[in-house]
Amino acid sequence: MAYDFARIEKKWQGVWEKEKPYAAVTGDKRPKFYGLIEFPYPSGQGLHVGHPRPFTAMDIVTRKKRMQGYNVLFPIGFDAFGLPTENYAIKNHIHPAIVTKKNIENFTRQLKMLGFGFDWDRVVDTTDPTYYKWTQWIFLQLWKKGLAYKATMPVNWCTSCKCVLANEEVVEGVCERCGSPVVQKEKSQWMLRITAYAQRLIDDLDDLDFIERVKIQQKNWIGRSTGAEVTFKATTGDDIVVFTTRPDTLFGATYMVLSPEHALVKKWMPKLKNADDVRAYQAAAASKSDLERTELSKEKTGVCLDGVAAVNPVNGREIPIFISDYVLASYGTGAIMAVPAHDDRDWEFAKKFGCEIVEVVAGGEDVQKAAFTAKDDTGVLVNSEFLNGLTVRQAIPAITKWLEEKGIGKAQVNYKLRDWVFSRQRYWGEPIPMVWCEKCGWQPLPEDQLPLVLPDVESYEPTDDGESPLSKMTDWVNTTCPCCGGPARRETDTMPQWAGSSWYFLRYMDPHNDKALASKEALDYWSPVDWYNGGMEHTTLHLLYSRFWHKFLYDIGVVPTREPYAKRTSHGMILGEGGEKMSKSRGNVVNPDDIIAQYGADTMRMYIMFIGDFEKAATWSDNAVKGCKKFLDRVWALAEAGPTGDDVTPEHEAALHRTIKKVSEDIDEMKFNTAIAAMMTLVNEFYKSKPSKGDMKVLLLLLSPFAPHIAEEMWEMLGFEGRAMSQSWPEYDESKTVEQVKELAVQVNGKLRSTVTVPADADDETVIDAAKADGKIARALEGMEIVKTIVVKNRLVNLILKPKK
RNA sequence: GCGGGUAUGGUGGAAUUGGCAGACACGCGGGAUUUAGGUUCCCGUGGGCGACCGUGCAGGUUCAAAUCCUGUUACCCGCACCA
Repeated sequence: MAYDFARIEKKWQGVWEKEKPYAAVTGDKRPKFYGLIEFPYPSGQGLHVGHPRPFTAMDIVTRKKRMQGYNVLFPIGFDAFGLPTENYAIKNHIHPAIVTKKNIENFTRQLKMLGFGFDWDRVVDTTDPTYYKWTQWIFLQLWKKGLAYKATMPVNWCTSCKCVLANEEVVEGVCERCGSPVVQKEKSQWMLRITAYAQRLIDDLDDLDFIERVKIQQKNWIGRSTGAEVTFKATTGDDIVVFTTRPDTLFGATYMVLSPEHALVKKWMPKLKNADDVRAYQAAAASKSDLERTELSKEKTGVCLDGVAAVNPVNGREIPIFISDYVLASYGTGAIMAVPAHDDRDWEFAKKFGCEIVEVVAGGEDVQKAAFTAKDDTGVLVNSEFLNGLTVRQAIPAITKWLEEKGIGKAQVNYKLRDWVFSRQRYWGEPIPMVWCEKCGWQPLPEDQLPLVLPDVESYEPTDDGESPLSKMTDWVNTTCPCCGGPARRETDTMPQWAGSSWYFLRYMDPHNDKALASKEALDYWSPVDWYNGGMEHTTLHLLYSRFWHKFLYDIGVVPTREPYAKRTSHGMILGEGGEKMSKSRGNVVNPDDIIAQYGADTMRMYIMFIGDFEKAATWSDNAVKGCKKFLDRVWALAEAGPTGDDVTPEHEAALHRTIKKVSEDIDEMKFNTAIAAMMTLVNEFYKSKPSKGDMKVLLLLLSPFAPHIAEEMWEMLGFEGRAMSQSWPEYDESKTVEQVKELAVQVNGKLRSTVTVPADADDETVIDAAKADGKIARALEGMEIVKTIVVKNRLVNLILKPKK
């Protein structure tokens, strides 16, 4: 009989609203557990079926922790600043704050319908001035410590809209909205010095319980490389500084390449005989993003600077200088020494432009045919005077020492990580609390003037000069200098969305505090986050940014731990039917509201967990949802049948212990799909042999974190005391989970031939005798002798045979 | 291009981490119940008549490979102003 999920779910959600079973208690004597999910961006489309996957997963984890006696903090909030809301506001002439409020209400309704055990008294909203007051406060601390600074950076500039575009708004080099070409334009921007923390962000990963691919991806993103900085002299007398990881190949440097934006190119322009070509190349490079520049690099492009050359400091040879877009201004010094014999990109470039290829490391193929790039002891230096005969590993320190002695180079560590561009010329973000005074320069807003509230504006459109819409608010912009009291102007750029999400987990600990971002008591009690689950796509930006901010807050004594998150796991995406990404244009988007209306929240929760390996992408299937509904109907029918007997029945005892073990372990390892499969197996057992009330009790406790509404209803229906969710998590007895007899596979020469049943943990001799006694095996043994036997305890026996002579 | 992943029946996925491939579901076939459809309950279900063959593809290591190694193809995530 199908159960009335609509009535049951409404009933229990009402009960939870009143009883507040999910309230976290700061300072409680129970051990604490802080489970965190990435808070959603409240988009106008409402919740996507992708959201409930991580939410349900952590809901299950935290519900189990509560039953195991933990004081659980499982909060929710909204990361509500950002581009889509702003664009919606521009289009519809509605204040983004109103749009945000409406969207948050819709998200809240949907989240409550799914029965998540969030502590609803701790909701945070990044666009609330009482929240972003502290985002601004953290910025001021960064500024005071010299970690926030202004620098000129290239931005995407739409030549028609006359505004700065986000990378996402640039599609194949043109503006997403109007289709006009987009160029790179220099703009003064606020920057955060995350590079100052590069080494610590790598080193401290070692102590964290993050899944390996997250650690690897972060390390590669930070991209530490060791090498040397070498100064080349140009024929003009200028110094050209390069970074290289292969100083040992210095004798093989046959040309140099500067990025098209390199300052020296501008300086040399009047002297260049081919200045027009150079300018044309610079303009072409300006229209490409870094990604396109490196992607298109299959076919290398560049221009040789005619009229200037460089001198290789080790051998005094004059070598040509090129500009090419495969050298990025943002990495290293924006200039390289090119060693075509031992670098693939340089080799390709040299082949195209006819540069000389000089072998300096022997041991590979002919360097005229391919670059030899091994950086270990397989290569030996040649054509390199005092380095000849050394291996690459020996030559690197030798040449580095030589360079240092001559004063033309030094050992250098370089990171791919770049400082964080923190300015946005947009309205819907936190105002940056800085003031520009002609006399005193940039001055921070005094802390007692925070929050610096985002003023209302008439239009949210970016201005023609590329400034934020705030720049038109002259009343707001014109202010007095906090330092000298003279006339001054406010910064009109706002912060990126990453700002609010870099510290939100701290605010959850004490969300209503108006004296500090959170009290010391709350921070000491709840830190660190015990388990943070989120998407892989956030690994290199959000996750790294928030680790950076946290380390900074630790350094200034605000937070008690060096790292924000003790453990990090990651979920896969939910794809639409057919295995494609869900999107409006494909028309394969599944709305959780529809699923809940048709099958109920518990079925939705069960299915999204049963769909497949939590860490991998999974394909939505409407049909498979029904299977989970059927399972809940079957459990319901067992309860409705009115089981009797408070004790566990002997015929189900072993199965119950095994199921408790499997479900307990699987939840800890996020293998929710197999946990549910184990419960299904148990229910199939219950259909073969009727369960007692005591058997059902165990099943309901195991089911409760997954399907809390129906579990609670059946708990009450069977007359158990209190609430299922507040009982102790069931324990299992290991000795009762093991089987008394085992069925072993019998292989002959590695191929399965039969099976035998023997007592558990039987010794080798017993197993081999049993195998030989088996009819099929006995036949296979005729005329053969056993050369070798392999017994794997409780698993299999493998007999290796050969014909008797 | 660079960095990180993934690939198993008709479908979603299991596989104690080198030890009986396909648990649990969906779908499909058969049966029971039902006036009928649906629901529910039972049984069967990788391929091949068979010796056997089967975990993207090609090799290798091993008594034994979905799992380890080498090469290769396809797809997914990220690439710094989307969140």
